[in-house]
Amino acid sequence: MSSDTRFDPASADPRWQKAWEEAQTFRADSDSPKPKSYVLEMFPYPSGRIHIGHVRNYTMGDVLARYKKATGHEVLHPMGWDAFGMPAENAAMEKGVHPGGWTRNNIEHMKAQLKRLGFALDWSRELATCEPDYYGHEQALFIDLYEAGLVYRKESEVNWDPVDMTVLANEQVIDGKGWRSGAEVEKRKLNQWFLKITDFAEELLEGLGSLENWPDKVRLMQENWIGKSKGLQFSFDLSNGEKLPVYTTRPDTIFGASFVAVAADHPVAQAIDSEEARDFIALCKRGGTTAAELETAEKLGFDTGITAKHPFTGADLPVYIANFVLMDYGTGAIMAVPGHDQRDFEFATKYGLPIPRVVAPNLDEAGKPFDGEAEAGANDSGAVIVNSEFLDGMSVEDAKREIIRRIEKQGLGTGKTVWRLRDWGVSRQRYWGTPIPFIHCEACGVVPARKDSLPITLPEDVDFQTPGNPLVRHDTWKHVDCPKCGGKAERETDTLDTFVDSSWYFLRFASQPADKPFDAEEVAKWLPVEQYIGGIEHAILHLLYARFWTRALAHMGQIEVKEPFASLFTQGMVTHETYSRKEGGKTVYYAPDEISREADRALLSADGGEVEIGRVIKMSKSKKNVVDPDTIIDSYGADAVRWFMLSDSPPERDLPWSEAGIEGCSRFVYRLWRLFSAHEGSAQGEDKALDRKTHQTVAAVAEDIEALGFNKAVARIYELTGAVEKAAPSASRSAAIRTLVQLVAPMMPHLAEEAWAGMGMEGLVADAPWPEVDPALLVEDEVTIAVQHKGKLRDTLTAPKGAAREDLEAMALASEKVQRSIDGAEIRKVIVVPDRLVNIVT
RNA sequence: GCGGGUGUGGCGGAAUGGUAGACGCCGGGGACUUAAAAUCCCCUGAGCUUUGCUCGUGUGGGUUCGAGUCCCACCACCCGCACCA
Repeated sequence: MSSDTRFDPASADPRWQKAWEEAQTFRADSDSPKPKSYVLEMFPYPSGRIHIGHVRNYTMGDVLARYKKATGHEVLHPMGWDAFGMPAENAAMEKGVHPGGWTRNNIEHMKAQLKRLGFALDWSRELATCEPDYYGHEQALFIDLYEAGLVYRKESEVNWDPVDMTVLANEQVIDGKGWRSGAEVEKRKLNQWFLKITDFAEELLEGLGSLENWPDKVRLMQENWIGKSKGLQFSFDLSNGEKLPVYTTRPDTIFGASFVAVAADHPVAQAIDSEEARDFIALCKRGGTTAAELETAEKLGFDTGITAKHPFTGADLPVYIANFVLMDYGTGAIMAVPGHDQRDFEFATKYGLPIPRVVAPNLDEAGKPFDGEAEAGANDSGAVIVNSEFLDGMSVEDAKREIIRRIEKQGLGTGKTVWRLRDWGVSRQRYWGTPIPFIHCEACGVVPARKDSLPITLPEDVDFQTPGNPLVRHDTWKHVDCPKCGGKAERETDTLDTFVDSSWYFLRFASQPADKPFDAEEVAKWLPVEQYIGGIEHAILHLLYARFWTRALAHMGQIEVKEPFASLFTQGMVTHETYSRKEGGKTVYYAPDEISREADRALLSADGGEVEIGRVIKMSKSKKNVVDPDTIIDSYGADAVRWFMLSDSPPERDLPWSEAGIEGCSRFVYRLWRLFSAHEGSAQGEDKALDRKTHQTVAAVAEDIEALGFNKAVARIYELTGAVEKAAPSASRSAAIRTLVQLVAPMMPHLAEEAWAGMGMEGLVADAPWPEVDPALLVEDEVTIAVQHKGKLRDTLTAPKGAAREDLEAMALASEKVQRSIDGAEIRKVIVVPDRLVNIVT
């Protein structure tokens, strides 16, 4: 192999990509006898261009997929497109293009970008959720769910833009106004489709326990999201003669209730016949619907004049309408205990309501007043109930049980488990989504489409210049005959939430029959996904919905698997510093390619002016701190880009992009190439130390890849590279070079193939088995022992591995440095950790 | 507001409760070269009275022979919050 030829990614990358494609190297064979490994990364939304975050995500999955293949697995590593969504409709409105054309163009472009990175993907299984051969099956599954009783319709609120006459997503509501029109957004009730995810609340919660290979944080987040709580539901008798059911998780504090509050939507609130009440309810309805907005908003209330009778004290408590009470949780009404709930405390303070203490550190402090907000809602562990008649002196837990017992005995209510999880609203009043396969008939009501009429495809002839959902005004599409009575009927014009599309795509990857959503036998072969990789932003919604959908299918007997993703990994974002300067009072941002970066300053290439280097933050278009994968592949080649994605930062943490970093990676690619080029198959002689290093590295890199610790694997490879470079020619060194090629092959596949071929090795390195490790070479026979005195390192000594405690102690005490430190003091204790350290205590 | 996470040199980070800073980047010095690029070698946490000593893992406490790691309290920043994907 000639050493003066430089590795040229521009020619090598496409050459090897073609070779893999022609050999069908990464095609998954479901009939293979090998153990199966399904490696999946969250599929991208085709926004137009691959984002560097995708590159990081798919590179990680790719390394694992290639490693799994090398270790004897039949690997399924597919790719597809989460292709429905709002941006396509926005593009249609802004640029006058069709959402379908825009989306398909984007897919084509992004697919080409992915191919340039040399990912080991089985493109024969590619799918796009916007195609009828995908969403038609989704419609069938939706009807199955309906027939299984898991789909229903109910009224639900949406953000309504009165100017654009359209429903807005939460992200389209900015400070309570429509993002395009600027009009004050209203809340409006629509009849919408829901999936009964709450039927599975208990299962989804318990299932988390089996997901040992999910990050604890994600499991915890889902647990909190599902939010199982045990409490008490009971009714107050109201002064108007009605009963008001309330739910509380703190029945032990019932004697601390000083008022009652209902949500603005609550029937009690709605029934108040006064101008002021209606105005107040309207006030509550303004602004966004998100939890964050509701809970950070100033606490507001309206005294209804109604009172509620306390079931034990008989006191008349005022009933307020309050903007912080949620209609969706519990009964939409609460007993408010300002002494022991932060929100109630704020409210009571504002409206001058009493704040009684019913929990105290001990009985002696029962009279202690609240000295401020800090105490409200504080941790009550170890505390006792006070000022609460028959509950006085009980622990919080005992008091809960006692109150529930008494309330049940008196027939006022019952202990009840309540979930924070709400049913999944899947209706979207938009064109670019899966049409919900139902028909509204005047005579028969809501009727599912006949399965043989699927797919119900989206009409192509739509325009987006008129506000609102084009499906609603598309007469030929909308008007159909009722599948039941044959009479006049209309199609449902809502489409499905795109989270539905991503709730089963992993099943469709496993098998793609034309006549059904999936083949149960094929699904059984591949599922669950062995390793799923994606962003932490999906920790709750997508991952919970996919788990639910899988369980619902299992519940209906369509599949066996209950949890779709055996292991989950959530990767960090790619970040970049920002460049900006003030121009005419405004902050103007500049893109990295407009900047020349020096050691501690950055200059604008255009005019040489200095710009401010801002914090390292998530790449975003508005801050212009983005880098384009195509550009960097052009400059450095796919392998350097892939190597950068794996280096330095642990994969779950953010990775700061830097020009210097990618250049370092690029240099390493060429450095390896020089080393590989120097490979001499005929070299003789043994180099035991190098053999040991090589085998240790193989074992460590394998371990690191399996744990997705790519940054650590990278560091090991650097170390081995340095060691091989320094070693004199020998058979061991030649073997080490061949091994190194294989170690980097999952990460830098193009370079590895080029080197593999250059060394005259058979076949593709992508098909080669992972190098074997000789366990005998993993053990060192000498170890370095740290000697501490007073907990600080004083000396190190070399000892044979497994040396006796007494020997180590003697060696440590013999050290001159140690003796100087001890300085004649009395030795009280010597701690010896074999093969590790000796600690002398004086 | 609620829930979750993160915090170690100039920077990214490494470290089963056992030698803090592996590995990479930046920077400094040197070799090679007419010169440059590339490459190679050495140095690179801070301070000091420099054979060595002291300090040092966001802050303050604690447990331990020994704490970046475990416990308690706090601070800062980041992410999610149900119609963004």
